[in-house]
Amino acid sequence: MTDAADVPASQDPALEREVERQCAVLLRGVVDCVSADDLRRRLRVALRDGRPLRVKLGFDPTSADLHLGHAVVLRKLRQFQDLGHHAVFIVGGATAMLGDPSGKDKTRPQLSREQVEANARTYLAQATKVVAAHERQLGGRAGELEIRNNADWFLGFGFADFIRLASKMTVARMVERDNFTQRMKDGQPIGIHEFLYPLLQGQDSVEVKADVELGGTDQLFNLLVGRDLQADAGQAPQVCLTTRVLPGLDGVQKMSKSLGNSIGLTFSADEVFGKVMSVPDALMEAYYTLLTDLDDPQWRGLASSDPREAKAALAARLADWLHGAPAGSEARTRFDRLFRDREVPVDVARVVLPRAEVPGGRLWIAELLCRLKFASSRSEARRLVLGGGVKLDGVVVADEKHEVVLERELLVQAGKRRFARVALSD
RNA sequence: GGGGAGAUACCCAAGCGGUCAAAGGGGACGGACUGUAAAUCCGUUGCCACUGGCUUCGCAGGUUCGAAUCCUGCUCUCCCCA
Repeated sequence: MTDAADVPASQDPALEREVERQCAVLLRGVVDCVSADDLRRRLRVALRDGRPLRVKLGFDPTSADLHLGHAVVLRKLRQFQDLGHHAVFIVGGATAMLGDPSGKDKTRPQLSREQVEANARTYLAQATKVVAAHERQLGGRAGELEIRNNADWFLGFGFADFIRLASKMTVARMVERDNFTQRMKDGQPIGIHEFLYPLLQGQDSVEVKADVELGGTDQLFNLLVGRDLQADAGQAPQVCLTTRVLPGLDGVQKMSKSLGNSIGLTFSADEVFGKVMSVPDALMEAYYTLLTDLDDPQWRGLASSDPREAKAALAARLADWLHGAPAGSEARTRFDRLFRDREVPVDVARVVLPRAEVPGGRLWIAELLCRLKFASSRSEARRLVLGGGVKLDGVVVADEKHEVVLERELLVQAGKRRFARVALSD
């Protein structure tokens, strides 16, 4: 390893300009950088010697789905790639089974080997929507993606190795972590295994010889542990960069699938567009800063003069980003028709029910709604009807006992956004 | 190891022998308003073709005409002491 600390500021102005240019890009949306000076030194060496930085980012495959919150830090990794650096993407096959306590007010469930493996697959496919998956020629340098699974080294980790690793951390340091202090105060349980998590993540940095590690702000502690372990192993301690956490649709809590306030990377263009439109206005700054490369004045003016337009532009942009160019504007057209003009969508799904299952062509309305998956139980369907949320051929039907007559095709609407055209088979 | 407290519906949280399918809040859903923003207001929020029935209050038994509420055992958690 090159000892970056020994490299003085270069006398080469072109080199210094490039270092500053890269820093400007890399520090956008960044909260903590430990340390910025160190990052500059490393960039200087990387540029001078043509040795790209090894930039580590790890996710535990605890859920099969990534969302825009993950995309923030994935974009950061992508920015490093675009500047010619080397991305090391860690799939936390081993750590997923342990459960990261970061940013959580309770213990995470531990996953089985099978779950982890299944998640890991869908996972990479999603991550590479954001991160460049292949070698790219940019700035005369290759920004590569290296994928590693930490199960590869932890499965060969012996008992003695494990105890030695555990001895590198003190209880006092673990306990002083914000969320542990909070949990103890709240009388919440903390498993001993949760103390081990940061050590394993830190060990990953040693294994892959990371120059930089990325994470959300709730990851700062874990990232810093990596520095200690690297120093202990005789490596130069990694630079730790934390990105701002993206708030979820509720505008308060961080985006998280389990909180149900997320926009998944696999969501359809219509879903992405719609969800973004429902984000509170106050979040536009965060979303534009963290999810686009646009400069401040480019969207800020629009946001103050026409907030809806600013949001729609962002929504279209994000849909394009995840689904390719025309997807955003197409989604917008459909959205405007449905929500602004209050018209029935053009492409309503057609559902054909077997005539044999509908005696006399008549069907109880609650039963119909269940068949269409517009309600999960008949009781729920009845309530929906009673609440005036159901329209048949555009007319509200509030009678819970209504018998639907299916002579010809019928347009069924539940709430504002669920539509179906129902017909009987011949 | 000793002592104390607790486990209630998606979440938080009341209930402490019948009037409890279980207060209140949050969330979610539906409606009004609207820019699927914010704010506000209203309704719904276990299942079942339902003026009735069935299953829910950590798990398993028991007492009682009757239990979320009382008793016993078990599981899990928190606190204090060692």
